[in-house]
Amino acid sequence: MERVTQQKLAIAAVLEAAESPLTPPEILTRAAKLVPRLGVATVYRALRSLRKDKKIVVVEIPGEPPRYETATRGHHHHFFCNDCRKVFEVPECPAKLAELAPPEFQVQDHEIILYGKCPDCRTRRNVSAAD
Amino acid sequence: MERVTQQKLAIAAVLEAAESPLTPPEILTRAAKLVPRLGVATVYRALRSLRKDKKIVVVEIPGEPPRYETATRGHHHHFFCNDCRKVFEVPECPAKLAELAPPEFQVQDHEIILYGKCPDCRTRRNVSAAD
DNA sequence: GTTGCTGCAAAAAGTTTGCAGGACG
DNA sequence: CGTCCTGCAAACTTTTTGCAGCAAC
Repeated sequence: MERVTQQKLAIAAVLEAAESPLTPPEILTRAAKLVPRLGVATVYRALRSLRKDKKIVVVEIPGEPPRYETATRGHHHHFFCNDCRKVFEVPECPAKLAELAPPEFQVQDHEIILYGKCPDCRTRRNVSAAD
Repeated sequence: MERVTQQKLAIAAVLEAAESPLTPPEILTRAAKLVPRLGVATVYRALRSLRKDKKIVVVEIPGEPPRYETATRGHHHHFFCNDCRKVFEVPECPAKLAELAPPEFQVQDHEIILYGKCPDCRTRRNVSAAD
């Protein structure tokens, strides 16, 4: 039913190669190098299709546009740098999160976002302020 | 500088009285009962102003429109019911969250969202399935 | 009496949809 | 070769902005 097209392959490849989650415009720009006449609509349609197949996941940071990343990296969370506004992966995951909710609630999943300064931005600040 | 207007008062009152975070259209509908000729633009402008004053906070659940709630409830997190799509408060907050990130990262804040079934939806399911 | 705030409408920004032609199987 | 997918443009949705009049201080 679902066809394997150059566009979907290109978009999946772009996300696979990405160092961090990408926004639709970023995906369009990068994938257009592989499929020149690529349009926005196709990007959105491909993202929906890939998401339905559980090949990618959405990363939503409050106040930020939705970003997409491959599902091949497994369960993890994200760190958002308040300075450079980049998204980083956080591999750790606390086990007891479900206990946060009152017992009448049935917890099936969770999402954690950490905010702060990434190593680069922290160093930059330290260097200019300290030495 | 910032003026105290009927519109802002009405919107703040609506959020104060709300049982859960509200979307801009919901806020407009409720506040319009207090200030009849209220428009969307004013709601958005008031929300930005109240947010700047730290009187309210945004609650963003992936795939859901932004919601707003009063800041008077202090630090807490949210539970999103996958069935009825309502948002609930979670008072607990794990202390050691900052340790999740690699040590080079400076964690300043965090956000947790739990997903699952709220008591009502869980009961409904249990009743029809079990007894 | 100033000047910021409001309501309305128009504009932006982001995402979806309709349609004719092209690529996949 | 049929039909799903694509590219383009138009439609939608959500949020922002411009402007004349009004209300807060």
